[in-house]
Amino acid sequence: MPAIKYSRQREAIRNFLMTRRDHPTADVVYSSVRDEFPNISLGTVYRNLTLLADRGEISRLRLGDGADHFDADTSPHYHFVCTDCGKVIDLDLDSIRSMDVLNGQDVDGNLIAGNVTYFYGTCSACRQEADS
Amino acid sequence: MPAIKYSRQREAIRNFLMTRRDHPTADVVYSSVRDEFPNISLGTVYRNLTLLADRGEISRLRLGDGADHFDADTSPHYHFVCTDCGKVIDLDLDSIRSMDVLNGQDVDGNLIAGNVTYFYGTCSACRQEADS
DNA sequence: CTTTTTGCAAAACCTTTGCACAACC
DNA sequence: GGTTGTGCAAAGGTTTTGCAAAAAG
Repeated sequence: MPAIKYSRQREAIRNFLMTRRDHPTADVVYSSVRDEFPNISLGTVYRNLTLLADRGEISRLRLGDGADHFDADTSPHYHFVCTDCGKVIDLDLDSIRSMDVLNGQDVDGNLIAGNVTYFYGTCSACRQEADS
Repeated sequence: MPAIKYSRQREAIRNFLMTRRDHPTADVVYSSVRDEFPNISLGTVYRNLTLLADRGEISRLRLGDGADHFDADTSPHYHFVCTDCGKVIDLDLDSIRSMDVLNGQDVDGNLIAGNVTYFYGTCSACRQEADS
């Protein structure tokens, strides 16, 4: 694997992600980092997000809504996706990692390495809006 | 909602899916149904897959690998995705639906309707290949 | 000076859509 | 005959990539 050199753009992307808890898409990262680097290109944003995800510094969330989301919080936690507004919210369900008991197990000859789980439903904001 | 009229193309798509257990993508469905309907268009395949999924006759799997996969087996079961070859395999883990206990619950004001879970790892075929 | 990163633009993918015509009922 | 479905082609949205120039070490 190639060595990694510092880049101001990558640093800005990493820093921006750390300030956010709403799991932005590449496009949102691009728009925001452009305040500091008006000439940054979307390609650079994608390259760096992929690089950071490959190195485990951030995680890439594929929620099946078209665009990937990115999260600087790599600690184990679940995500909740609002089916009304699309918002992605962290869920603190630390006691429930029951799917993980299968990690490392052999099922029908298939070796389970891990799992992906997310929850969906209606977020609190959308529920309040529905009340009115 | 509009009424549904019969179409031979939709029937062929449904029938094809029922013969497969490997969760094909729209493109695979397209290629295969073209044996019977050489002029069928990819747009028609997508329209019908979406229609069938919306009606609950098939399920759409968003595994985050770029293309959606489709499954005529709508009974509750888990999926295993091979990180080597991309194959999608049914997992029979009938006793483990522990995530579902959260369905209907309120977490921080967010109403959980359901969840999506899949497992990943190395499938038996790829493991054997790695042995050689 | 060598290697990595960037910006730009083009391309690659997957999926959706507008429209006129065909099929269905 | 009125409505739904199809084929075609074009467009939409997200992500990747080739290349020459710039930055990093």
